Amino acid sequence: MGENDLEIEIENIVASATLGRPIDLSKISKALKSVNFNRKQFPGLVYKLDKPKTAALIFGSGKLVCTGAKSVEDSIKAIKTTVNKIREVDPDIPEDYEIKIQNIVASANLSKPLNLDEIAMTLENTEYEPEQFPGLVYRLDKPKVVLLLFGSGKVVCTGARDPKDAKLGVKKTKERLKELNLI
Amino acid sequence: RLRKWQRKIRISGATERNLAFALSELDRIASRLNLPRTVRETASVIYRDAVKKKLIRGRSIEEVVAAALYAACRKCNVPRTLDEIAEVSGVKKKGVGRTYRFLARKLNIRLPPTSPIDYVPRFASELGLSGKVQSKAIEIIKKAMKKGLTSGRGPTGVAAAALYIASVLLRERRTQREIAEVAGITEVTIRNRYRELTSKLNLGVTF
DNA sequence: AGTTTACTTTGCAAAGC
DNA sequence: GCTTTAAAAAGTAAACT
Repeated sequence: MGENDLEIEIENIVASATLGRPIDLSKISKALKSVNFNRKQFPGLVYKLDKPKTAALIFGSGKLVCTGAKSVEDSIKAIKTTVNKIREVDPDIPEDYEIKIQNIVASANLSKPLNLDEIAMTLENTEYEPEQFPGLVYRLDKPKVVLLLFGSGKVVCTGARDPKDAKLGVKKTKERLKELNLI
Repeated sequence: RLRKWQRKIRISGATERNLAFALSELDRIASRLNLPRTVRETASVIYRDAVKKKLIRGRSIEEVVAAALYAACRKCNVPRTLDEIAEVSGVKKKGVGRTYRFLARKLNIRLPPTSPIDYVPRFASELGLSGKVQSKAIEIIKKAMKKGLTSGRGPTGVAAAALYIASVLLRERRTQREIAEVAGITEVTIRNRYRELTSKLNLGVTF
């Protein structure tokens, strides 16, 4: 029957934005508080915000990366908040700029224990090295995502740029496991 | 052209030098790990295949040699952990693992994960445990596998815990510390594994 | 003995070595 | 390849109580 029980939980979203104008990172690092900036260590300025609990990496080129959001809305909100902070120090930042979701990490539960040894032998495109990591790596082509399958039945899906693909990835994985009687 | 000819000689000379170096490294590491000739031969075949398919680009010879040996050990069921390979090869564990995965993919080497059972004879002999204890440990491991208690767990930890339980059951007890040392894991891991095994399998004993 | 913290794996962007 | 960010899964490790 229509098992719509796949409750996928988004755990992390990576998004990027292009402001189209160079940014003076030194100026920003002096003006903002929760900032870390070591040019020699990493070219980006690390800015952590509390509202949507996220971290942003701001680059001199005018591009930024936002990580840690648990929803697309929060990710966009975090970027806008960050850009507004940059504006307080550096006006002339355009009103319109591109925001792109780059990666979504989601978790799910198949609610059934998994025999990873069997899955590794039967399922295609897998990597399973329990000596190095307890999860089995399964690469899907159709939604181009990567899943980590655990003996507990818990699953992690990463690589999706749209929440729908993360859900589809888990759904197809579940179906494939059923097809192969590996449920 | 003479220049082109000289270039070829130079290149093949370097290639031969690299191969000679790789094979001597392979032998040095294999000796330190007491690996039988079959494993060394398997490893050298894997290494030569890697060279033929030009898989060494961007990787150090040491890394590929270590990964080839690790793969050969698994293929021959004479397992050696990544830690052991890393320790004597001087290559970081992470590098050995990464290169192994790369070689396995490119050379279509598909090896099932090492079974905890494969570690039993080696650990048992280093601990001076009898064949009876080994058989008991293997019996425990098989039960654990059927009940899904080995998925995701490190093979050495499972083997160590099974040997610990078997040694106690057959009155040839070894301490967790002794077993942890030969298995190259911590006492906490042995504790976690044997607690799980004794609680989920009917082994007739409560520790 | 048990606890806490930290690291392993996957995916991704950013600028530069 | 690396550097930095974030977060989940489950196992293992090192350091402490």
